[in-house]
Formats: sequence, structure tokens, C-alpha cells
Amino acid sequence: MEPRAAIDALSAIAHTGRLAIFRLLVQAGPDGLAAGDVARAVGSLANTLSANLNVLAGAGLVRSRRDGRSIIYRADYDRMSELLAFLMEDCCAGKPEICGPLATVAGTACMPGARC
Amino acid sequence: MEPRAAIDALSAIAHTGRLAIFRLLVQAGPDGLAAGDVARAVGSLANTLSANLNVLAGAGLVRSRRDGRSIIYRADYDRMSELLAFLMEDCCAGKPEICGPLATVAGTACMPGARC
DNA sequence: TCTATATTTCCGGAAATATAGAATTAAAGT
DNA sequence: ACTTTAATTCTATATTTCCGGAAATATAGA
Repeated sequence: MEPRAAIDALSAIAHTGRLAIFRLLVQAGPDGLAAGDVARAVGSLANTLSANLNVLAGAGLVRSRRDGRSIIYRADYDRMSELLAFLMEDCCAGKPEICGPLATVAGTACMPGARC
Repeated sequence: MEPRAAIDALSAIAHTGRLAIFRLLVQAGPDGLAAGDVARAVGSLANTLSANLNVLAGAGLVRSRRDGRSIIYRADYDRMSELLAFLMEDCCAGKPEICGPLATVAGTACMPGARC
């Protein structure tokens, strides 16, 4: 991932409202949620929410598709994964002092059954 | 890590200049670098650099100590580790689709011998 | 004390961002 | 065609961030 793209992604989630939106969409899973449902869940106006979803989409962290009158947003897991990889690899220079302890986030850091 | 602290850390590194500073300090290791050396390395004015270092320090990502007339800055590895943990655990909700592939950053994501 | 070096603080203007109200587009149902 | 619902876009305003110049502070050395 290019630094420019990483910075865009970082500033997208460096915002209380957008972080909440993104977390919600991650937890919602691959099927995603309609914009209206997101607005209700995080309690924000439709236009504000739309702007924030647009920032997240611009950073590649969420994707959208139309379904009837609703527009369904879902988190882009690959992109988030790339961002995490950027931070760990590139930014942390693979220092075990930083990245090592993350192994304790067991089960998340490693796929079930993955050989580590 | 609290969401507020995570957001502060994210916005601190969501900036071309500050990301460069942080990466430099991570690579410089625990001994850190004098502010002047950082300024020279990243090519920025002393006052601008000072402001940016201050933002990073406010987010807890770097620490400073005085040494003679120099002020030495070093990356706070623990803090960065906490930030990564926040993103993986809390934000990604432990979804293997996101965090799993990070195991391929092998050796960094998982300490040798860690139970994953 | 005087001077030089290192860094920070203060301040202002330009640019970017955030949010809300009003209007607009899009699709579905009648 | 008309109405309703869903979401976006347009526009304005308030706020924040960014960066540079000038001045201030801190330390070391002569």
C-alpha cells in the first residue's frame, strides 16, 4: 500500500463518527447495511452520514451498491487488511518490540489453523 | 486503548510529514534522535517540526527527553503496539477475513512459538 | 556575562474539514 | 402521473489544521 493511500485511510477513520460507522460495518459483515440503518445506528443526519460514508469510500475502506431505493455499504476487509499490513510492515519496520506483542491478540492475528 | 486515544494517534500519523517523522524515529530505535537531526532528515523548518513532534507526543506516539541543548525524541513502541491492537481487536472485531492474512507478515504478527 | 546553538512558543493568514438546511435524484408503490 | 421513502448533492457557515516568520527560552562554552 502506498503511503498516500495509507494516510487517506488513516484520516478517514481518525474521526469519531466515521470510526463508529466503520466499526459498525465491519461487524455487520459482508452483507453490509443500508445507509439509513447506519444513520439510525450511529444517530446522525442523513446528509452528514452520506458525507462521512463518502470519505470512507474515497479511502477505499467501504464499498457500496444500490439495492432498490437503499444503498448498501459494506466494509472492505481487504483494504483494512492492507492498512494494517502497512502499519506493521512499513511503518513499524517489523520491529518485534512493536509487532510481537500483537500475537497476544490471538485468534485475530492468526487464522485458525494457520501455521505461525 | 480508548477510542479517543486511538483517534488521536490515528490523526497524528495521518499526515505526510508526521508519518515520515514517526517512521524515522521507529527505525532510529530506542535511543531516538535529536529534534534537529529529525528536521534535517525530513527537511522541515524547526518550528514546523516542533509542532509536529508535539502532536505526535500529545498522541503518546513519541517521548522526549532533554540532553544538553538537544531534545531527543524516540518512538513509543508500546503505544504503537496498543494502537495496532485497537485496530485489530476492537475495530476489526477479530474478523479473520481482515486480520488473518496479516499472519503472512510472519514473524511480526506472530512471535516464534506463540500459540495462535 | 556574552555569544552561539537548539528548540519551542506565539501569531496570523490560507486552506481544509465538519456539519446542517434546502433542494435534488432515484426507485417503488398506488 | 403522483406520492412516499432513501439517499445524495449543493451551499453556507463554523471550526480546525497547517505552515511560516518573528520572538522567546534553555543550555553550553568562551
